[in-house]
Amino acid sequence: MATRAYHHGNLRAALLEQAEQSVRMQGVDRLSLRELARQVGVSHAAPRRHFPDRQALLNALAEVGFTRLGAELRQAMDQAGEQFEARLLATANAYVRFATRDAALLELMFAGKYNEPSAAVQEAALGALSVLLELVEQGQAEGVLEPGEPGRVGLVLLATVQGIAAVVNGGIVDGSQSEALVADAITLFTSRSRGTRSG
Amino acid sequence: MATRAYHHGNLRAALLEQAEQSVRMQGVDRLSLRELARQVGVSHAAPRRHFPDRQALLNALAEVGFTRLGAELRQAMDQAGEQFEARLLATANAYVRFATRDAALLELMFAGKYNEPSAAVQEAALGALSVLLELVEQGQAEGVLEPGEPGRVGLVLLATVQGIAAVVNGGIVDGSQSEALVADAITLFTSRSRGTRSG
DNA sequence: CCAACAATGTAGGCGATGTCAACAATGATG
DNA sequence: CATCATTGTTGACATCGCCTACATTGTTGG
Repeated sequence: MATRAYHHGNLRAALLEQAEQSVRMQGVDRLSLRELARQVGVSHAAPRRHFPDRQALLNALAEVGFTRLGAELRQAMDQAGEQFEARLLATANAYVRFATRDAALLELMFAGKYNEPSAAVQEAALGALSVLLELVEQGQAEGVLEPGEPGRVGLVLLATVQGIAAVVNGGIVDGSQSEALVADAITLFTSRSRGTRSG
Repeated sequence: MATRAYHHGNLRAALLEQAEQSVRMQGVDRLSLRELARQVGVSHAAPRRHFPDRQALLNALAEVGFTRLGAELRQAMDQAGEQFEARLLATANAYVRFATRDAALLELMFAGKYNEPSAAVQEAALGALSVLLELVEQGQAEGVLEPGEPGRVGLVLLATVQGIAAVVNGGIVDGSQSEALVADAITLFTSRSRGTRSG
């Protein structure tokens, strides 16, 4: 029953899975639709039925990436207990872990600019980043972060972890130092209001 | 004297210049060696004499990018007077300005990971980032930044501005908000020790 | 039950690309 | 001025993304 004569059944999912693996090993630019088709066992034009062009597949890949990133962030946050600092640190580390494990995927997720962002991708991105927002709101409620638009400090937080990922992935610092870097950055975040806090 | 019959004279420089412009307008992946050759007015295989393959050209491009980035950072820092906070803010803004103006070039500079970092590129990167290090050392000397390895807080600084650039370039926030984002982040950096400072 | 139709996969072709090898012209060196 | 390394040129090959025409399958209404 191998190689169902014609219809593959779930070509789209198979392509996405293979594409994700391929991107992880070879980077985005080496991703070839034809090779993907070969690996999955269909003809070279079959992917076209599910992804009108290469960019469409990349967008879909970015979407699943954001979904998974969001899930990992939330899990890390939930598993870290209730104390804000611990949750923040765990979430930030989860972000950097994802970013270094799937560097090419992350690059792809933030690639918008030369390829218009694609509504679906942007929605998935907002979903993933909502975890950071919740975290900021908790921090503000506890007085550990200064009040104000949660979006603004949330963006700084996102930028920080994203930047750490970029620096690590770019080879500027060794990956083994990423946790220390995260710790330094998070310390910067949380130490601000500690002096002015009541308790 | 237009179109010197055979020898172009400085094909390498011409290719790099044209490549930089092309990357700025179309992104890295749309960069074509053949089109580059066409635009410069040489045959399609001529670039091969100066860049053995496409990646070699990209590496050279990343190298000039880091050199220019370093120059812009230093200029911004020097023009901002002597006060630390002002210099830090100006330098951070210069970084983000470069990063948003030449988004594709920056992406290329931090692309190492799937293409081994290339010693020349890494050296150029360290040169550019030395500006940030100097800044951190000044901040520490003035007591505005907490003491410690300048490299560590320098990396956090780099990660922050790099992350802001990524967030802006990724379309997560509008470019018009980048300065506000930088201001927020820098405030976070400098406000820490202000409470414990003597004067 | 089967005819019509949508969905999905195949076969082949087109223009473009990166890379390579063989050749040609130029500049430098003896 | 002969020799030789440097630098461009020409032509080729495999591959790629994308397109069109066609084949097969699954579905659905008469």
